Amino acid sequence: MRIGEVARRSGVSVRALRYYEEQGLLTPGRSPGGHREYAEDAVDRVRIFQQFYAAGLPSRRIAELLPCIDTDTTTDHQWAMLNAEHARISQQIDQLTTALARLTELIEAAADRRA
Amino acid sequence: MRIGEVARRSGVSVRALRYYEEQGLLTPGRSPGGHREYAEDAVDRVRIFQQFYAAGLPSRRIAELLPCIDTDTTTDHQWAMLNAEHARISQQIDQLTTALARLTELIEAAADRRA
DNA sequence: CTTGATTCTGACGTCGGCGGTAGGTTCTAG
DNA sequence: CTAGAACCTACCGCCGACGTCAGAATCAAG
Repeated sequence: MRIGEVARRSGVSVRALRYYEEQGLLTPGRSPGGHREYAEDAVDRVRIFQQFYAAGLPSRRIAELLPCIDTDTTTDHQWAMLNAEHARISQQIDQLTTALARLTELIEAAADRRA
Repeated sequence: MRIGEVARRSGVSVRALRYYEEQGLLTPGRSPGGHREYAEDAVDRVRIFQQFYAAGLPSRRIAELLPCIDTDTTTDHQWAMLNAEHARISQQIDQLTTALARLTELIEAAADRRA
């Protein structure tokens, strides 16, 4: 599969795919002429990247996670990082929930005035 | 209250406070010599800003929200924005929850191997 | 009045995830 | 064989929330 199709099927830009490779997240093969050749599971991997990006993980962290996903190994460093990110995201959800509640208050107050 | 104390009590940097003013979020008075003079409620306001920043609202949005907080008025534009941000944050929480679940899977798998 | 801590105003630097452009090459359909 | 679509590398640009100087002015204490 070439880069354009991966982009369409995964919903990201061609530029983003090249960026992911630059960051060590994808390592597609190459055609004789130098064009990137992606395996089938590339699309799923990209979707996973998007999820992690949305959760605030930088490329470097995602790259560090890859061995845990691909091979079934986990170093001490990775173990610590997994737990740290878990805690960070949990906390982030709490903060968002608080902010959401505050927004809801504003919305309800405004709704009363509009009624 | 001067800027240093506001910074200490609210937990943000002096630079951040000046930045907030630049963005129209705070409008402290000035001493005869030009130093900023903050009212008591500035600390609370800054904490609110931090919450909204943590929720992904840019300064411009927060500035647009201020009239809803300070005075009890809401324009159509503000009403739409309030609801849009509410939806965005809800969606963001969903995404974080999904990512968190995926991380939890990785952690449990790793925990088994470590056991 | 002096000193040292605090504050002031610019203005440039940073980081991350791409967007966009330029100029050239490769692939594929007819 | 040729055209045009898709691809390549390399590089600069952008945004937002500050960090980080530099150099000058102000403030509170003794």
